[in-house]
Amino acid sequence: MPREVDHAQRRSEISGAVWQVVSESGLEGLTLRAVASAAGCTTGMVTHYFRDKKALLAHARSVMHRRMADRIEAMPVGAEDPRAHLSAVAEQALPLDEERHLEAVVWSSFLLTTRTDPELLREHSVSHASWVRRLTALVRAALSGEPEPGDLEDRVRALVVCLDGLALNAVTDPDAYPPDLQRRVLDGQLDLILEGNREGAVRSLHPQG
Amino acid sequence: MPREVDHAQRRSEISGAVWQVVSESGLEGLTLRAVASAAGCTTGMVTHYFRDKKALLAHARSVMHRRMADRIEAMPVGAEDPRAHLSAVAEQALPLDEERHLEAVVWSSFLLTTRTDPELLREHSVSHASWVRRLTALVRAALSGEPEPGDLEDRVRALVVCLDGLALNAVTDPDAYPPDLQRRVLDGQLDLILEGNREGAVRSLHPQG
DNA sequence: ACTGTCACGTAACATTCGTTACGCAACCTA
DNA sequence: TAGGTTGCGTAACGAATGTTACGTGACAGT
Repeated sequence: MPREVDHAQRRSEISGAVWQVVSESGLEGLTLRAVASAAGCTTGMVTHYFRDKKALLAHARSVMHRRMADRIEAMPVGAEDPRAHLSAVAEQALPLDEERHLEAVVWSSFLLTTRTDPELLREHSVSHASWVRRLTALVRAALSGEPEPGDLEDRVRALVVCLDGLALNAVTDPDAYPPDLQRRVLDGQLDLILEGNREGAVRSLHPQG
Repeated sequence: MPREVDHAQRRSEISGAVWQVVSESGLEGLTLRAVASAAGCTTGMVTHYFRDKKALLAHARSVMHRRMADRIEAMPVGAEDPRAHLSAVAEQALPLDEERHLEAVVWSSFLLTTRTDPELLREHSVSHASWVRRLTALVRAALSGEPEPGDLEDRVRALVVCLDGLALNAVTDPDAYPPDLQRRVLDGQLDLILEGNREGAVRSLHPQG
């Protein structure tokens, strides 16, 4: 076998180029030539590693999901304050730094294409349900010691849509939704959801914690 | 002047076709030929009423914004319960019926294109700020009688992103976010934001109010 | 050195798109 | 009835895109 190359790495590099193009030109500007240009190669190389455009997008999507999942799973679990843990995990879904902002852009771009593709919808559906389940467990843990509210499910949903809404707005208009605003809103939402679990919260005086 | 035709109406009809195409094929499937087909006419007629595709999209967008604004401005104001009024206005941003669902699909589709178009971003930015301001006034009114919390701005933001997140998820996966779930989450979010303003809230027993 | 395989660049291909030009029918005015 | 204007269908055009085919150099096995 002559001239062996690490296929996985090449594919990852090209997927990185996909992200870059989506980030600055949107999904509508995502062409094989643009990807090749961003990757500093030719379209021939792109087609050499991906059968067609659909496969290219699928790989870029899976890389995104893996990255997100890895970051969350890398969180230390258990020992610390349950509320801090919940907050830390939830924060992983927010575009608080450049890396996560890029991910959020890709996420939101792909999310809308999900609507018209039944296969992608199913994939999204189970992933979303899993995310809701994970947050439910964390919220329940953060509530331990208090009687479980009857509308816990709805509270978790409120948290989930809060995160999605924050991410969406931060992606659309980053200047209007800077990281500190995102953090404050999330923190406030957790206060509301946990309803005084953190007694005497003085968020308005120490927004950054 | 021979064969006079109501230009405004024709343009509205064609914009309706744009919505229809976006709804079932997404923005990527929005071609002049698809629009003409959905409108039951030819591409010649479309180009006769719109200089180019950009003008067509701009009109479809403006129709969407006008529809949303009209629905909100048509709300009766004042006499009733401030919280009910806030709830009613906020509900207008949710895809609770077929009409609003269609609007939400178009809204979310156009929203993402905003990111890569500075002109659209400015337009969105002022519109969004206006929306936040309106909700702020309503929340403040619903809070009257209680001391104004120091983090009122953040609470309004939490409401706004909750609405956006609900709409986004309902658009992406309608089955997972049916109207009654949306209503419950919004209602719960209002409870949290107004913090016991509706004393003895028994949402968990009477979710539908 | 010869051969085959892998990596990849080049380029042609058909398709699809937005756009533009052309043509005809309808209808008003004179 | 002749001419001009408007409404709109038809079709051609160039540009861009995804895909495919072909060619070439690099390297391993023999």
